[in-house]
Amino acid sequence: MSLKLAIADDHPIVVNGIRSILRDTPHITITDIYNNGQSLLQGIKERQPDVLLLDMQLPDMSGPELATVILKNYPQVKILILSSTDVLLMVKKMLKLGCMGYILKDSDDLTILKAIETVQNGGQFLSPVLQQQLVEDMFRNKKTSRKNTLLTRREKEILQLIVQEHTNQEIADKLFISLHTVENHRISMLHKLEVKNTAGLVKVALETGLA
Amino acid sequence: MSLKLAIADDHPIVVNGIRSILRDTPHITITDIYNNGQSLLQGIKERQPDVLLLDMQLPDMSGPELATVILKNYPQVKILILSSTDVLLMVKKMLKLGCMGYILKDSDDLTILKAIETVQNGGQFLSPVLQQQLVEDMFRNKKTSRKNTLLTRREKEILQLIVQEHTNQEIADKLFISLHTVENHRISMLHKLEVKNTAGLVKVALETGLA
DNA sequence: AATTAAATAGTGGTTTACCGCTATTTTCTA
DNA sequence: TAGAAAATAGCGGTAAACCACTATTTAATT
Repeated sequence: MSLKLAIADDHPIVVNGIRSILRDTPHITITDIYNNGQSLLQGIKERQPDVLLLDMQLPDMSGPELATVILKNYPQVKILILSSTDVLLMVKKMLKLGCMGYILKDSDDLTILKAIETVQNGGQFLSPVLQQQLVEDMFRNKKTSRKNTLLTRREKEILQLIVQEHTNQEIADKLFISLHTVENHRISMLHKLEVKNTAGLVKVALETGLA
Repeated sequence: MSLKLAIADDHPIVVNGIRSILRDTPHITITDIYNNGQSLLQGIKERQPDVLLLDMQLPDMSGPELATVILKNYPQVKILILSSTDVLLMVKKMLKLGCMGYILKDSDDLTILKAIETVQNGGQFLSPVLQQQLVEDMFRNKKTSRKNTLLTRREKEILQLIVQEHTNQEIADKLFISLHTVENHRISMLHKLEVKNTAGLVKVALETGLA
């Protein structure tokens, strides 16, 4: 049983590259090649591949748009993003949409092959380069410490309860303090963190890991 | 110039393990060994190591507590967490506090050595096992898609503006619709997402990448 | 063409959050 | 041990959010 692979990319050079990579792999067959979003959506109605190699930007539609539609209607199709951009945010978005992998176009042949096979077997694949970036990204967020020391112990405590969707009155009852006190702490945090309302407080709390 | 290494861990077996690993590395000297938080804080006042191997749970104080205090007073000390737990959330927390690395106690000798040296040289180090988990964690968050389709286009639009700390009135003006309409969308989202207030909305938005 | 879902707008009301003050007690720290 | 920072509590008031309805107009889908 051969693996049916479809490619959606408007750069012939990429398509040819993939083709040559797969020259010696008889168990993978390229069944369809699309160079724009419209033809991809049309074609996939009639014939669903096992794995779809999807470019991030086709001339008429974006990767996220296409992935959303395809995964909704044909959830069994495994989408492997083939992109030239390594913006982590975009990577995260596509994976959250349900894509099974994300590789960069400048990956070497073996990596691409490995990715296709991993995804086909129900696995998930992320370019080694991106894995490295993910780790670095984790260290990079060190703005935390500044805001972390900005708030007092009690303020952090109250902030956590705010994130947990409690009202000021509930927080007051829980901590055995007056409603006024909670309000004071809350406003004090609004000033310290330079945000306008609850939304801002929750945002900072989640971003800096205070909650 | 020898690297001064301090170890804070209450398990003699761990300390001995480290000692034996470093037997053949004359450029690393173990200057201090502490088996509880108090003595660590005392000792570090008099003599600061280049790198501190810190256990996550000492008998009297927790890792986060100790790291916070130490990094505040002696920011030049590089803390390398040596933990037996691999809960990603804890890893993230420690790194956000400003620790320079996180390795598991069952790491092999070479990894531990590599970690100490990397950290000393101003680098950051994360156990390979944890790097792998970080990638898996990224894929795991697929709850997104469910909640993603739950909200309508307009609702998502409004949710983003809420996250950006806008009031209902501001949102209404921005979208050229009535204040009532915005309120309706907002309440509709509260029900759909099963949250109680703005805090809940923002939380879901950030968690699922809707904003 | 018919049905559904989404977006729109309203009434009327309650609850909660936000704001600027003052002021006391407690806790930390130099 | 004096001074600072934090936690506590209050007053009076405005703005915003939350809630339960009804109802019309636009898409979208079948």
